[in-house]
Amino acid sequence: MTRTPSQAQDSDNDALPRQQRTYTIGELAQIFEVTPRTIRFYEQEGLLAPSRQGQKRIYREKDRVRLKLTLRGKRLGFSLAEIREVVMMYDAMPDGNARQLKRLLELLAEKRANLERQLEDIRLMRLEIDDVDQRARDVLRQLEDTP
Amino acid sequence: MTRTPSQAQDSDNDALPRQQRTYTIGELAQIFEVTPRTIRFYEQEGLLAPSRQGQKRIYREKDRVRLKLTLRGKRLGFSLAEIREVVMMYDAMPDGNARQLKRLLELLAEKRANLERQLEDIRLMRLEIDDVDQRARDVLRQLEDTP
DNA sequence: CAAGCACTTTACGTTAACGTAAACCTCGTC
DNA sequence: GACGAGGTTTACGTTAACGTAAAGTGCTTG
Repeated sequence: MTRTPSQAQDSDNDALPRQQRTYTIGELAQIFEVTPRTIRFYEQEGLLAPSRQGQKRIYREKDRVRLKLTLRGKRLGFSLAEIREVVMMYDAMPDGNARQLKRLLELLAEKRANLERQLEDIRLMRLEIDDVDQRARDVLRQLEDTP
Repeated sequence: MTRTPSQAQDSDNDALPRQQRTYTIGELAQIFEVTPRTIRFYEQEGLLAPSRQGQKRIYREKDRVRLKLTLRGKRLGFSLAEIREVVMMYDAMPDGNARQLKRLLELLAEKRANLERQLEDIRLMRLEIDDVDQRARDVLRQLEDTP
């Protein structure tokens, strides 16, 4: 894996500043611990649009960020359709008409409300977990104290 | 819908203290805005175990709480399998052996870690939403200022 | 007693989000 | 020039979480 300076072409990719770096599908997959299949699927669903070099997909910084946001959305239980909706409107923003923009604002408010409810859900679930945890420890101590 | 006192049997259910109240499947479904099918499915998956009266399901306070917790878990993106795992261990707690209890504690720690990551995800997603929101408002103002 | 609810079981259908397998390119390397 | 490591497309398979439809049960109400 040692590198001779004459090897050139377009390697040394990971030494480049982030904005110029590119990734193969396998690299991205490793980084985010998903399979290439997943990444291709997201493209098919309109969440990613990498450029090509021949028939190979080339991912740039923008694509990496998109993937990151997508996976974050997934961890929060959003469907790919929901995620796409926001992402696409975001992209359409610069030249969006007023109606589109207002729709986007509505969408954002929706998502925000959703997140707030999740926060509350997390708060409550934490309390319950702490409670169960405490009771489990009690029982366990009981068991170990009286053999 | 007026009620004669002689109607009796076991009606007036909703006037009872919570701990004694019972629910039909339809009532529970209304309360939580899910379909009866969903509730039956959760039972089939081992998340609920209502008693019967003839062949009709009778839900008690305990079942209602379970359903509530289940739905909360769902909103947070947990699978029914994950939820069941915790719920069943919780039930097995009183007479659980040490190994089981320790396993339960592990499970709880896992869930907690999961929640923490979700909290962070929510925090980040909020920031992004706020950002997009701001930019959308800017563009919109631009549009309305220059007709 | 017929009609209408609300419940029941059984069973097949559906959708989202990938997994898996086959068959094919295209490099750099031995 | 064979080959192995990655990439590609195409297509069928799988799982979770219900939806939907059919056919039957049981009460109470006009």
